Amino acid sequence: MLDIQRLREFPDSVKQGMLAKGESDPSVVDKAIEADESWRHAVAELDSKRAEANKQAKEIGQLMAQGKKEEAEAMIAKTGEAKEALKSLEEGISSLKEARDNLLLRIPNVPHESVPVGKTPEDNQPVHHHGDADTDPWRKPHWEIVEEHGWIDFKRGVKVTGAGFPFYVGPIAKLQRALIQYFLDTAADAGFTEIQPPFVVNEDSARGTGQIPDKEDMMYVVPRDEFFAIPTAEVPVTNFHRDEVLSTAELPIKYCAYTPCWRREAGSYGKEVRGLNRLHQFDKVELVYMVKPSDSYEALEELRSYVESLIEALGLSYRTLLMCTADMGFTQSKKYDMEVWSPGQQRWLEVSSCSNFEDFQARRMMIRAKDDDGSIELVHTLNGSGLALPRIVAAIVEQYQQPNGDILVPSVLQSYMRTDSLTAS
RNA sequence: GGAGGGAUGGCAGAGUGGUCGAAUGCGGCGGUCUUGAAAACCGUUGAGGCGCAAGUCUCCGGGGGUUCGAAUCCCUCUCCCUCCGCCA
Repeated sequence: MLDIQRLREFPDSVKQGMLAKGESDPSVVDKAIEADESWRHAVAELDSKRAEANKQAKEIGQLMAQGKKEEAEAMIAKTGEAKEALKSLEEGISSLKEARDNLLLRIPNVPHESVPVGKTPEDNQPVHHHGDADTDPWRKPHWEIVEEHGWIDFKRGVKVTGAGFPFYVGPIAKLQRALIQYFLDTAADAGFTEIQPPFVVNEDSARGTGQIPDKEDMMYVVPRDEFFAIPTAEVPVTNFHRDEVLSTAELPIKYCAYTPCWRREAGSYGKEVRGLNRLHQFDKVELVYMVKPSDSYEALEELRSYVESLIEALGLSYRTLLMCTADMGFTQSKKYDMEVWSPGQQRWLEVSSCSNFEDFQARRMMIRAKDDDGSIELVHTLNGSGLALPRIVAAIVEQYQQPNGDILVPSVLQSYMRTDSLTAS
């Protein structure tokens, strides 16, 4: 959610940002400004009416205290119509405010000036490359390898739960556990505080990070208890500080959290969802920052290079893209995607997405920080995956496969795995 | 799951219909004293909305109601505590 003040002062830049993001109708900005205008007028009117009523009530109280009962009764008799007026004003105001906020919620975050303006994924800017995107014809897609070995059981997953809920068996189960531990250990060394959040959240939290009202179809729901299965650790971890005033001195706050993630992914099909490409349940270590507004772009670069170092340590070929305006989400002001190379599929797979939200999330969640001088301002929030497991597993299986069918274990994982290769037994 | 008791400012804790945005203590900040510190003393100290400002409105767990007037009365929800039951 953007600051209404910003809309009032710089409506054109907000509209430009919307157009750049590919929104077709920037008139919502004018509508929001108008709605705000009428809300403020109504509030002013209500406030002065209330001031009057408060004054009368006070006078009545004084008369009663002085024992001037008849005078008080006379005043009370006159309060009737003022009361009616207040009631209708109040009703009007809550619907005006709701209208304003609904409009405001439809306005996306404005892209940062450093974000390339674009219309398609081709306009995303590659900013970093590491390793080869090779084309060796003998390399198989990961799903062939893991099914041959019985390391991932997609069929039984379908039987027990449904498509997109595979079983990981033996070496791959172990590999995933090793990755989680490696990611958490590395994050701890880099100064992140580890958090184990709840895996289901209530409605307020889902609203806080913006999953509802817009994207509720992405989440699995526990109907009886009105919980939502988290689609990412971002939801519980960012909501950790919802409605809080932090101290500026404790910023930056850096959290890492491992959680499973559940996504309904309605409408996905074909090669997009083959193997580990897109699952309904997957594991991820998420990184969340809360920083001073002045530091957020520096923090984004730090987050980006941290995630890059993770992928590099795994010895995987990958690239980093600076996402163009059209390929950014609703809430982001700047975003980098990291994509690993899948030699078996001859395509790039997104494994991390590092974003700065500026104060867009913080405003909706009311996460603020108080400075030594007593001033309070919204924090800036950022997050990034560090990393999402399935596609990393896919890339390891494909990039580390040997002509004889063995999969070598990346050196940083060997101590966790207690082996240097996954072999067909 | 059953019975009872609670929820007030950073914390503790008063307040059962009017002058209460709220006593008091602790903590925080500023000052006096001191070579410095502690102690003592004095002052100050919640958040948010609207407004150029003066000012004004809202907030005592959330929502709704009664009343001219609600922290205070009523309804409801949530959470916490105590006892019983169940339980990895």
